[in-house]
Amino acid sequence: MSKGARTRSTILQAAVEMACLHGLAGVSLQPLADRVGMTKSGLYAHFGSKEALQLATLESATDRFLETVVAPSKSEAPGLPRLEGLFERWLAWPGNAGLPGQCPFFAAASEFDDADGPVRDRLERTFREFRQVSLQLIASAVRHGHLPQATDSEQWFHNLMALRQAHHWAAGFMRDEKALERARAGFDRLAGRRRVA
Amino acid sequence: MSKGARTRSTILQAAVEMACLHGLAGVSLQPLADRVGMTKSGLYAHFGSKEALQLATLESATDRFLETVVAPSKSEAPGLPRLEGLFERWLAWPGNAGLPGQCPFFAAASEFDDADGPVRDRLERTFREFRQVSLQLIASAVRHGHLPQATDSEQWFHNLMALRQAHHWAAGFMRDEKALERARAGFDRLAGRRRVA
DNA sequence: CAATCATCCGACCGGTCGTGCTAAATTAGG
DNA sequence: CCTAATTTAGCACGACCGGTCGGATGATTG
Repeated sequence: MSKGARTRSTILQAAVEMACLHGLAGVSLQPLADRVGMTKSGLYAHFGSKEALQLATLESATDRFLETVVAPSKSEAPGLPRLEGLFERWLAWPGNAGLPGQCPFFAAASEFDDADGPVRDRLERTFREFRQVSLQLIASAVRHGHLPQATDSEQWFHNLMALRQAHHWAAGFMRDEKALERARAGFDRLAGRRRVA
Repeated sequence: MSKGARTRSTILQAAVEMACLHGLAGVSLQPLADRVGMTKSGLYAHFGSKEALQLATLESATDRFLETVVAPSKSEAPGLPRLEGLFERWLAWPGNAGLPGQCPFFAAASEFDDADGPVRDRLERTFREFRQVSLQLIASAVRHGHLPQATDSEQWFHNLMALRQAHHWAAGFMRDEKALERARAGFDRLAGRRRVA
């Protein structure tokens, strides 16, 4: 690994951290440069534009997300347990990946929902790919008899996404200590094992 | 209504529109001034600071929200119908209030989740007050026998909020045409009348 | 009609943003 | 060890940001 590649990954590490704390649009060059002990133009030698840096940051965050949240599924019992494990890791993944703050994808989604362009496209692709993986796990849980045969996978995923986003909001903005508990209760209800009638 | 009060409300009208389109932080002075045919300093005669303008914008948006979403509840059948009506109006309220774009509160929430201060407090208050109203409607639906006696109102509201936020994301960022349909199916499931087992 | 006062404009401030350029320093290869 | 390529610093630019100020304008009121 050459010096340049090492510096580049150091920069991206810091960029992902800043994206978790202040959003993807909040990754501005001066603070990022300060954080890694460089100057703005030093960064430019590696990325060439703000947009390229944002794309690389998204890419890096996606890699971490996949290895932290999705990859461990392979060693879990198929069906509902695998789905629940995915959800649990999804809820807590920034912390589990050694990142501060909240999930950067949700923050980025609200910052780029009106701004078309490569960054938005890349972010949308991350969501869509995760959706595909999730749909397969849901279908698998149906085949294993853990979910009703008539389950609409896409609707089920939508509800799961809803729970994840509500947790993001409850834990992030509302600072609700019960956010995690609420997310789990929501999952239980979705999975058909309601704690509350 | 004096001249000053009229221009002030003209400014706030435009500010709320911009907040729906580009977020509350996206309401910057120059474009807002251009939009209402004034100069930046003209705005300052009315508000004195950016923060005061943001507060007034939130206040104005909250007023519109209450009269568009909450107020019509009074003339609806108590219990679940009233709750469903609230949810339906909540889903579509920016359009129903003549505003472009998406719900400004969700956008603002992700912009101000780390920035403490009066603006964040005001926004949190809006959420909390709406939550209180909703909890009462949920409790009422339980009393009318439309929801199970053992219903946990707070958990139920959390799930409802989850559906609303997922709709915001699905319709806003993902541009999913089925967003509304998904939100309604989620409500049906929450209300115990599942279309899908 | 005249005096007053709310209202608004134009110019300007310091600061930060993303973006370029050039030159120096560091690194790697023969 | 010397050269060539890579990497970084220094500096400046134009644009935009929120914010300030004196003065022109227009309406209101006595």
